[in-house]
Amino acid sequence: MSLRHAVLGLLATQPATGYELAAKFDRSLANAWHASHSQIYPELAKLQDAGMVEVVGEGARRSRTYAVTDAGREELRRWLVEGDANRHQRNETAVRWFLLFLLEPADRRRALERELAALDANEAMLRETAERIDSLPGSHPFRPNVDLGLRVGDVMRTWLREQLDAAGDDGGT
Amino acid sequence: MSLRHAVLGLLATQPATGYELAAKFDRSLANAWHASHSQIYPELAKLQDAGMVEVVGEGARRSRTYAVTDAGREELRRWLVEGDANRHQRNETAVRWFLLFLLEPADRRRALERELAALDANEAMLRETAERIDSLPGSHPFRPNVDLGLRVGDVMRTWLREQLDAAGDDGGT
DNA sequence: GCCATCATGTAATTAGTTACATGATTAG
DNA sequence: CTAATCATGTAACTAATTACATGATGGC
Repeated sequence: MSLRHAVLGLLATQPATGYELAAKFDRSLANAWHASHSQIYPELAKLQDAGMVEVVGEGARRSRTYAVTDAGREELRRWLVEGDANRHQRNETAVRWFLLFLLEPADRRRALERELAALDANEAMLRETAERIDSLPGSHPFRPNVDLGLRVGDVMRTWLREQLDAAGDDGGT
Repeated sequence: MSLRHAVLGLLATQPATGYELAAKFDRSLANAWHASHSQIYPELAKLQDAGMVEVVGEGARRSRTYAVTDAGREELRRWLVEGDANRHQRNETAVRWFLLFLLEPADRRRALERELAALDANEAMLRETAERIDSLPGSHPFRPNVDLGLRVGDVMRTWLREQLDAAGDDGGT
């Protein structure tokens, strides 16, 4: 169960409300893990019961800001250094890419264009994050992650374009 | 639910038993989707009920080989071209990479070495697959996927090495 | 005043994991 | 003859999604 550790990790970086965490899952962790608010709120309650997070502030709209406790930080560290890694992945997009060859060239070209557009959207999001980070004083711990995302995105774009060329060859215009 | 379409896709590539499908999920689809036999067998039964796969042969050890039907192929095509993509990912390894900066340099170096070793193992598996494919006559539809995996692996290796260098700087030997 | 967004929760269902269970075949 | 691997299944539990539900605040 990575949800717990993803939440602890995000809170270890910066205290946040459940709502903010949900947004971070869709931005910072978009290429790693997904969780929606209906999972996040119960998990925060469980982590609080376990003494791994605590409420450090209440704001407007009865929002609560959580921060990780020492126990939570220790659990997170333990998981990072000792926890045996689960290398399993679930990525529907990757499944689609894997099966694209099954499509007729015309359909395949359309699908590839759609994937290129999605890559562009992802890159735009990453570049936005990069700019935001770079405009901040000092260095930000997420900066290397953004960089990795951009580099992987480049490799994927190149691959998609190659597949598109190949689909053009045997399918006409 | 991508399980259904991953199974249909694998069977569309080549008829297989449930046992063989489980192996394919861990090899061909290792970087895309995971499913274990306790999910695969019930799903095959459901797909058969729905007329999307059929038994095309029985072998030793009461094994059954399934193949995708026309209805299954149509469902697969529909999903690939029309189905709106779920871009969510679940990748525990990516979560770990994302949070590595939280570790002390010494711990971080150990974690990075471990990840490099895992990348090497993954690369070895991909190279094995590539060799197997290349020794076959004609072209194999999975070949481009293997290539993508190798390229992404290279980018990741470079990134891990950079992080390792950075962790060396601020943490001594 | 009202609409968008912030903010939090729970219930019902579906998906996925882990554990339990059994038997057939083959290689040594 | 026996251990490893092939091969299939189900049951109990946990994780995740989808749908339902409510209310606060700020900007216009």
